[in-house]
Order: sequence, then C-alpha cells, then structure tokens
Amino acid sequence: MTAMPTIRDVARLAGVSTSTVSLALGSGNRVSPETAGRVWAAAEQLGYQPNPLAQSLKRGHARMIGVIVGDISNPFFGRLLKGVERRALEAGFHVVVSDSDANATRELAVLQKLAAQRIGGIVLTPHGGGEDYAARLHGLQTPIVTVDHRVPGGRFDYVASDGCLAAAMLTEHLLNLGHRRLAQIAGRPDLWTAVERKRGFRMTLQAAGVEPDESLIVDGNYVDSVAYEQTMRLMTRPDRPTAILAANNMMALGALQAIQELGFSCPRDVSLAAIDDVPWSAVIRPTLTMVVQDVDRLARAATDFLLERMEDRGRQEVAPRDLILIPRLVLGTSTSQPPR
Amino acid sequence: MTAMPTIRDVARLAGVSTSTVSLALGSGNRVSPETAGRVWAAAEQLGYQPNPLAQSLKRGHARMIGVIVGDISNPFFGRLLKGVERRALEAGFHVVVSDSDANATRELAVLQKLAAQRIGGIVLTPHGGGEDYAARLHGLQTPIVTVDHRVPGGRFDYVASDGCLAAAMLTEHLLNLGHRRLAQIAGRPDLWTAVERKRGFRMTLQAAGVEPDESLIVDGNYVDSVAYEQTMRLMTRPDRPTAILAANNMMALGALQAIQELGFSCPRDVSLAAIDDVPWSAVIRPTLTMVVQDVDRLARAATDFLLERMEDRGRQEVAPRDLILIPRLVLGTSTSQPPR
DNA sequence: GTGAAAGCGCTAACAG
DNA sequence: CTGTTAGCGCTTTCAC
Repeated sequence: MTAMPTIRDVARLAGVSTSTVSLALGSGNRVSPETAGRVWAAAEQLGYQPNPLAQSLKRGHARMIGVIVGDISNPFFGRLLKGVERRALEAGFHVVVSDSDANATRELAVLQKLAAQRIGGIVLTPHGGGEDYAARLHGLQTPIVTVDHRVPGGRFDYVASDGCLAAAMLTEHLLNLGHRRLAQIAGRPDLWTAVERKRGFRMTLQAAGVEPDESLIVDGNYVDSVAYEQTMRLMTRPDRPTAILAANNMMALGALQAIQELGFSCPRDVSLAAIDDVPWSAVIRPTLTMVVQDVDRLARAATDFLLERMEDRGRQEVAPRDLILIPRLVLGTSTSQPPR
Repeated sequence: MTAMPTIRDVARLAGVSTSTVSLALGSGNRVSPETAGRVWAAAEQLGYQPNPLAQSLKRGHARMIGVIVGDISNPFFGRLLKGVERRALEAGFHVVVSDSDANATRELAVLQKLAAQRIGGIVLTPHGGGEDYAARLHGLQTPIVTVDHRVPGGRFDYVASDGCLAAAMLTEHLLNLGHRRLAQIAGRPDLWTAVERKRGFRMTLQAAGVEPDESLIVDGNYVDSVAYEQTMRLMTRPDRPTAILAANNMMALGALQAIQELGFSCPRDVSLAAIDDVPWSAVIRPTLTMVVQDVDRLARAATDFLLERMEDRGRQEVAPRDLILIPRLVLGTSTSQPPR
C-alpha cells in the first residue's frame, strides 16, 4: 500500500522546500547545481512522478487530446486513431477516444463532455451540419481540428484527402476502359466528403461528354448495408450500370456482396471501384481498384495542427489551415471493359 | 471568451456558500428544497459544470479508464474498444486508449504513464510474460482487468473466449471432413491464448487417434505477414498438409493470400479454418470457416468487472474472477474434404 | 538561489 | 440545514 510520493516527500528528503523541488525538476535552471542534484536524487529514490491531476488543475487543462470518430471499428478510423495516438504520446499527451456512431447529436454530447473535462484539444471527424452546428463547436472554446469531413460554416483546421480528385481519378479510369453507364453509390448527402466525391464524378463525366444519369447516383450513407441494398436495386434494373463507383470502403464491400449474391461476376458483368482503402484487399476477390489515402500522414498532420493550436490556446488568431492530400490510385482486378 | 463558471459563481448567484452548492448539486438530500431549487436555477443559468479536474484531484483519481490493446487498427480490437467505450460512457467514464504494438516493453511504459495519471482502472490485453511482469502490473496499484491473453502469475480478473475449445471445434470439424494431415499456424508462443489454442488442437487430434505432426505446428506470432511466410513454407513441402488451422484472423488472411499466390485453390487443394472473426468475411472468397467470439459481450463483461473493482478500490480483496465465453462455429466454404 | 504563501476548483468534516 | 475551514498536489509570483 505504498501511497504515491508527493512533491512534499521529495522536498523533505532533499531538505528543501516544495517550490524548490518544482523549480529543480522543471526545466528551469534557477536552482544551484548541487541542490538540483539533491532534488533529483531524492525524486529518483522515491520514484516520484508529479501528479498530472494537480498539474492539470493548476494549468487549467489536461494534457490529453480527444479523438472522436464515427466508427472506431472501421479500420480506416482505427488507423487514424493509431496514428494520432502515437504522435500525441510522443508529445506527452494521452488520447481519449469516443465513438459518435456517425451521429451529430451523440457527437455533440460527447464533445460537450470532453470540453468540460478541460481536455487540451480535439481531433474530430465531424458529422453535423445545419445552422448552429459550427457555432456550437466554436462555443466549446476548445481547439478542434477537423478530419475527413469539413464543417461548412466553421473556422477550423482541416485535414483530408482530395475527395473530388479521388472520384475523378476513378471515373477517368472507368471511362478509359470504355464504360458509359456509370453509377455512384454516394455517401451521406449532408457530409462534405460525399458532396465532393459526387462533384468529382459528375465533373469528369461531363468533361468527357457523358451526361451523368442522375438516377444512377444513389445515396449509400457510407454504410455497408445501405450500399448493399442500393446495389441490389441498381443491378436489377433493366438499364443497369456497367460500372459502379463506391464512395467509401464499407460501401464497396456491401456492393461487392450484393453483386456476388445476385450471381453477377465482377468485373465481367460489372466493374467496381472504390474510394478509401479496403482492408485485406489482398485476399478479397476480385481485388478492388481503389484510390487510397495516406492515413498515417493524415493522422500526423491533424495531430500536429492540433498541438500547434493548443500552444497558443486561441491567443493569436491563426487563420484556419487546410491540408489536402493527394490520394493514390491502386489498380485491382475489379475493373475491366464493359460487357458486350 | 466566457471563462467557464466555477462553483463560486453559482454560490454567489444563488446567495449561498460553495459547500451548499456542492451539496445541493450532489445527489445528497441534505439541503432544503428551496435552496436546492435556487442553486439548481443558478447553475442552470450559468451553464455550470463542475470542473472534473478539480473533482479528480480531490477524489484522488480521474473518472477515466484506460484501454491498452496490441493493435487498434485490428478490427477485433476496434470492436472491443468500441464496446468498452460505450459501456464506460454510460457509467460516466471516459476512455483513454493506447496501442502497445503487442510489445511488452511499450505496454509497460504506457501502463506506467496511465497509472501516474491516476486513471481509475485499465482494460488490458497483456503481452508480457516472464518473472516479474505480473509483479510490475500489481505494483501499479491500479485495478486491471485482463482480456484475451491471461497473465500467468497474475491475480487479475480475466475475460476471454475459450481458446482451447475454439481450436478443438475447428479441429473436430476438419477431422470429420476426413483430414488427417492438419497444420496449425499458432500465435506467439509466449502468450496464453496461443498455448491454449495449440492445446485444443493437439488434444482433439490425439482423442481421435491422430498423432499430431509437430513439424506442422508453426509459430505465426499472430501476425499476418509471418503467417504468410509460414504458409508458403508449409505448402511447398512435399508432405504438405491438407488443412490449415490459423490461430487468429490476421493470420488466416495471410495464409489465404499465400495459398492463392501459390496457385492453390482453397478448399480444393487445402482447407483453411480460423479462430476469430474475419471482417467482411462475406466478401472474401472462399468464405472462411471460423469460430467467432462475442466481442461485445467480452467488452461489456470486461468493463463491468473493472467498474466493480474500481468501486472498492482494492479495499476488500475480491478473488480474481474469470469469465470464459463459449465461441461459436461458423461454417464457410473454405473447408471441405481433403484432395484425393 | 531559495522559501513562504496563495490559489487552481472542488469536497467533506465539523461547527453552528 | 448551512457556512466555515481545511486541504487534494502542484506551480508561481514575490520577498528575502
């Protein structure tokens, strides 16, 4: 039952006052070498570690950063979390994680709680929209870096891959293969990334002189089961598409499952391409043609932005920064020429 | 720049002392209804939220629990984390997450930091072994619940699925299909689960009168790339196995990839079965025969154990409890009769 | 260079 | 029932 030693124990053992201990242990060089030595020795001997709770109370905020994602069990966010955690730990911050279930209400509740915890800052994949959403985020008075989705009216740092470009790359690829009836299973229409990915799709088609068939652009809400249903619907139409572009990884898997269950063969009957990495793409047959993001870089950049912003704690109003990464095309066997 | 209101602001506005505010807001019923009403109204008006940092300092520990897993980006642990987070939040605890990279040294370092944070308790997938590992864990003076792997010499609550049974179920299944040359790609030999899964394998073979060929039991370290290599080695032997049992999900995918790259067909040339759920099993061809764990139940049980233990903070020495869940067999198309 | 003292915001005896 | 008081452990002026 060894109670953790406090600064007073160290002070007593070293024969100095608590303030001297604090000074000596802190980077400050305002103490004589010999006292500093005694203090360090005493601290060592006792195995003293400053109580972070007390430090936090004094400082006004905890050395923690929060990460709120839509779904922790999606490996994309798992990797993001992992990257953030690593970077944060290097900087001496712990990471508090929360799952918002991609639900703005839940997200705001969690955000509120974290802000009340006097957490240092938050990496957020925002799922809100509407009028006052951005205002409420700002009202938290906590540094926030947004990732993946952008908050329309908000002034936040933002880190993501170029979704418009990603969609354009895949669309271009499909066009080059000869496809003309292209479908997109899009994300949640209220989210920035979904809008961008649709834009890239339409833009590229039009640039190629192909008028997009709006009935082939359907909402999948970034959810695998919804994409499954939408694919079922698309593929049982008489004028079914010859290629499908899924706006994220989960939806690609949902779509692929639907295609296989209907007895179609991919890519013989229909080509499939996806935005975002699909885990274990190596063992999924066909291997997916996709556009992948550098998640580690994303995570690092987001964390760095946040740490910087936490430095000056809203002092000087640095303008919100954007970092848009260029995604990379990975060819798989899920895309080929359209059927005769 | 509205500084967060403190208890003193509420006290001032309600015309009472801070302790009365504390009492009124706390569940205690030791204040008169009218004062309580005034206090609540004042708190409401100011949007007062007690500062958790101060509460924690007073209490001696934070309302947080830590979760340390070997790899956050593995969906198995992602789901575990998600379950724990949900349960913890219900109980008013936030979750601090850390990734140990399945490395005992890193794990102990993180553990140390979390304990120093005066965190309430920890859900741990332990990766250590050896002499003093358990001792160091106990030395942390922090409630710990172990999940998945067991700490040999430790007195900790433990929650997991029955790994021996899981291996036995799959082995039995393969035997029934007619296989006699069975290989196992096992986990990290120093981890409890790996030992258990090997035991179930050997036991079942022997019970069926088949002497296990020890050269077919190879270590995959629970890592996909290692399993890939081991499968390459196994499948290029003249006396290659007709069935492979992978001791976890990642290794199953690694094995499957190797099988496919060698030009073998699964299950025609070799059957493959796995312990643990494989994400998106629905779109992986062949679909895997596997034994799955109820991760949500695991997560909930672990969190409940931890919360209970945190209640009496080491006071009365409750004996360490075990909860061993029964896994479930899911038949896929990756197993069939051995080739002629 | 070092120590005394105040205080971060809250809770919990202990008086009244 | 309510207020006074004393800390939780640390940092940080401000004197000496």
